[in-house]
Amino acid sequence: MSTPRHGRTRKPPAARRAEILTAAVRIALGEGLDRITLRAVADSLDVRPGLVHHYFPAVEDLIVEAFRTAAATERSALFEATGTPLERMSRLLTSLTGPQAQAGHRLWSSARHISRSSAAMAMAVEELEELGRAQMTELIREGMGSGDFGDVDATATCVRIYMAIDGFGAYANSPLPFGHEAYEFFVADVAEWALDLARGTLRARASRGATGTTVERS
Amino acid sequence: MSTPRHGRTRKPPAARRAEILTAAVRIALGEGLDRITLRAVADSLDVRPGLVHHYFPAVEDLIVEAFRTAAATERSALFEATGTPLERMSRLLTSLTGPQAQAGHRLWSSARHISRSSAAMAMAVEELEELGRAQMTELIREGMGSGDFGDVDATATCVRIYMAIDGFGAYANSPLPFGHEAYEFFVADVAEWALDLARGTLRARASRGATGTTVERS
DNA sequence: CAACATATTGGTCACTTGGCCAATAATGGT
DNA sequence: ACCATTATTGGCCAAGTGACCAATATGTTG
Repeated sequence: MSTPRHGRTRKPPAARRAEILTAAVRIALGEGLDRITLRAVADSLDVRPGLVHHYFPAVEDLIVEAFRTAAATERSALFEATGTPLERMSRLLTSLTGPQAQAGHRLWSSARHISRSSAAMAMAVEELEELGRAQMTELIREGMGSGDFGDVDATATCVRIYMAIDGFGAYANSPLPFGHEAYEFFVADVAEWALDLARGTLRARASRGATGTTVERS
Repeated sequence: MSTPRHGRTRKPPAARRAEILTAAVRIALGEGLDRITLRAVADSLDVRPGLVHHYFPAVEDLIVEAFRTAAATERSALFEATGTPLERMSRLLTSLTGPQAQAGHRLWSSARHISRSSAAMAMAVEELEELGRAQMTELIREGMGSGDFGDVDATATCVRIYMAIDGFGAYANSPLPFGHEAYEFFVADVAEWALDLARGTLRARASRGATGTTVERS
């Protein structure tokens, strides 16, 4: 994109670095973390590979940092603190199950795959998991306080919901659409069970709020 | 291994092909499907890369076939048809959750990752998933008939249990040990919920049978 | 035992990857 | 307006990949 010709445009280091990172994130979200390559990033910015190496001497660090920012961005959007705990949980699970979340699941799948050969990536995954658990545990505690959720072990419930999400995400690379409603609502169903909610509480919201925005009033 | 020297030993094509496939499976189970490479396989057999190419002109086919056999072997061992449905389900989930199953989870993780860029692998994954679902659905139906399990939707329950297994397997690449019992018993807990069993029915068996062999008598 | 079919070798080729570096040009400070 | 700093380039290298093939040796067959 932009001018395919070569006149060199010099930018302040911080800006250039951010630009490179953004390009890497874009590739990660669109094609997977393992497609982040010196040349792929350079090409997408119409820049020489050596420049990317100048800012990220080790590609692995760029990949890890791209994952961190991509994952953090996604997650921060999920935990918007508006509405009741039940609304927030519902919104969280709905958007995590929706079709636009597939890219996110693929991202995590990529990251876990890379973790096997990259200690840095393994650490990043671990940290972001822990962060997500902390946020969700907090949400669960709020919901218990407000009476939205049952009286459960917040940590255990959080772990269960996340494992359900991961189980759902395992199919993100599958080209076929889901064949059974048990697939589609697995996360909501498990969450109901783990949160000790009445059957259908989250499922109903999930199918209703599929359009994205929550329309209820408090 | 064997003789590192070069005298060429000529074997019947079928045997050689099987030998190559076995070597590929060994690599897949030990280091991951993506480590299956012409040279890696050749080296492990003390043979030239060209020979592997002679039997598998496209490496991708070797990888897919290695996954098929590895996965099929693992799964067939899981569905041994001895004991009551409850015993069989318990044994299944226990061994699927045990430490020796980590290699299997990594295998599937690899396969799903490769599925994104390989239509053949995606098809293999899909087929083996369907096979596993068929076997488990059958087991669930038997258990419903014998009264071991509650009166549930067999297909939905099967889907839920497999998604729980996949959620559990998502952490197979993580170097850290599990920190919470909700992790360890997630599959058993979900299965109890999905099968409408009394709380703890499978969990108790899981923690007891952790040694591997089932010691009960009928 | 000789001849044949072919399993096996050794080598080549094109391609991609990460990494590195001297030379160059753009920018900001003086 | 000059100059020093350094962002940026173009080019190179080594390693690893899949694919391919002519030549060779091996086991079997007639």
